[in-house]
Amino acid sequence: MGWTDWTPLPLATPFTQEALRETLDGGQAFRWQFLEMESCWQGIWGRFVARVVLDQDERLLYRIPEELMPQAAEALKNYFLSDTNWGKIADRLPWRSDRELAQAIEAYSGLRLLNQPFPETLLGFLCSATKQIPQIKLLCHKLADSLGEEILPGGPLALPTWEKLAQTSEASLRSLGLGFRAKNIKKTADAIAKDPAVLLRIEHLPYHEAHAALLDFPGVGSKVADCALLFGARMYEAFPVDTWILKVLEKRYGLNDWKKVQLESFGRIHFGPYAGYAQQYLFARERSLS
DNA sequence: AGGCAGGTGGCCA
DNA sequence: TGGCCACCTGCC
Repeated sequence: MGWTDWTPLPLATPFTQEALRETLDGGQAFRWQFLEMESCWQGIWGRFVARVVLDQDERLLYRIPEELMPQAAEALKNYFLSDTNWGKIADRLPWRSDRELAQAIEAYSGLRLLNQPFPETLLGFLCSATKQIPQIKLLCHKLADSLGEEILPGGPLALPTWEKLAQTSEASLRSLGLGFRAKNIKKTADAIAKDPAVLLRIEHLPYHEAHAALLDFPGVGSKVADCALLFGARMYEAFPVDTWILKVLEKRYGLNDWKKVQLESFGRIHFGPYAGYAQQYLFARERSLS
């Protein structure tokens, strides 16, 4: 597999090493790994694969298998939303009156939200219930390894499509170590198989309707729905409340005894239309402090 | 060895 | 509505 030369990917908002690591490996995507031999990150999304690294001037460089060019380069720019000015968006968050948020933004300046394919984002987060990030990554790897298609001959494997998952037995899924998540994935796959355009439809619904529609899938609750919409459908008002954010809102915002739905509303109201971006900053900081 | 982990859904008052 | 708990599996 021949790779292109390293090529700059101009970004409206530059990365730092910390922000790049947190973006690729902080839990919004599960298919990036740091290759020690190559000293770079390799990621797989959809039917694409790419390697990226920050050079000494903190410019993002990428290389892609020649066979996937030139489409993959365009797909990579879209995946990173290279034209989006995240610095400007961060400036619109209420950091001036919110010390916690200000500190998180300072610590992870340059953090981005990736633009991932919606179907596989949903799959990743269906694997995530009561799992830590390394375990979720492992499950995704096993799914791709045993059920995914080769992106290039002998090369990396894509995550399985929902169609493929619908053709797979729950027992086969369980054998991958998915545990009780296997049943949810299987049933969700069956539902999608009966209505193949459903995910495309949901992806283009207004946030609240999309969220409600996702709850119909077994294993998809409010948190998983918000993650799928935030990381896979560019719905930045989604504010996933997981155990980490729960801790942040309790300990640092004093919101003890609040219900989960109340905290979700608080997030969207307090942080505004980019609440999910604020969430990602707070999530990163809280995890690093623990 | 037992409890816990980027949750969800079912059951019971 | 609100609280409790089972659910797979691996890791500390």
